[in-house]
Amino acid sequence: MVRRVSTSSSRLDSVFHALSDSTRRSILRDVSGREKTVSEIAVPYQISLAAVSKHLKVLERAGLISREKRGSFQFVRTDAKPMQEAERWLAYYERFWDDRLELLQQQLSQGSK
Amino acid sequence: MVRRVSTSSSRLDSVFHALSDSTRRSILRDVSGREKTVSEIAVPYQISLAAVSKHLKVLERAGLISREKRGSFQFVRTDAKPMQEAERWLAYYERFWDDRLELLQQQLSQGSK
DNA sequence: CCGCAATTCAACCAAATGGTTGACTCTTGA
DNA sequence: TCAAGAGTCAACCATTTGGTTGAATTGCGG
Repeated sequence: MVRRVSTSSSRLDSVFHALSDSTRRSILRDVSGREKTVSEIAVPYQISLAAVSKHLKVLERAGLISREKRGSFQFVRTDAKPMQEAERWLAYYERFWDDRLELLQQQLSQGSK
Repeated sequence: MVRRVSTSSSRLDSVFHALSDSTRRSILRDVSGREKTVSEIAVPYQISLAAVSKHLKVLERAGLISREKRGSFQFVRTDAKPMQEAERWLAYYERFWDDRLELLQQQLSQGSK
């Protein structure tokens, strides 16, 4: 059932899944460079505070944000480390595919095996 | 358009969603550098051919693969362009967060507002 | 201590996901 | 011509997702 492709595959799962929602990417953008409380984060969106809280939980499980409770406020900020992991994954394959793409296209246009 | 990171949010949605499943990432790896037929792709996995077909449809909708029918076979290969878009998104924010992280940590350790 | 403000939790719901099986389409080789 | 092979489609199922509302929790300010 659970097929482990690489050590950190489940981490990548959660990172990419967290990034697959535009509201969550927008939230990441909002807290980039500046800490915000949950209520501040919620302002631009038409969804409930509970929904924002759920989005934050998804981002937190992926390790993309961390929270610090100061007083009755929850300050949220980004954490770049898992991002780096995902970025490396993408950059690696992107480069790889680019290289191979040229080769393949040459092969195809020449009709050679 | 220039330097716009969130050019097509729905495109990024589908790209990141496609990448959020380790079977699909594994499939992308499998067809990197070498075209494969659907049946060839299915070999390493314990799932049905129909399930593989669904995964391929997800990857195709995200623009990460393209298919070419030659004879009765469907040859699948990667397409790096949407990948680049996602990679740019990540790289942009990764760098941004790194910079800001240092600032924030300095601010916090100094107890300044 | 009381109550409000900030946030989370719980229960619920509709839609999407990832899987199955079986029928179907299309192509090819005998 | 027609059967086997390569894939897809359709229907179905369990689980997850993203949202809701309302109750619970926690931390000040008066």
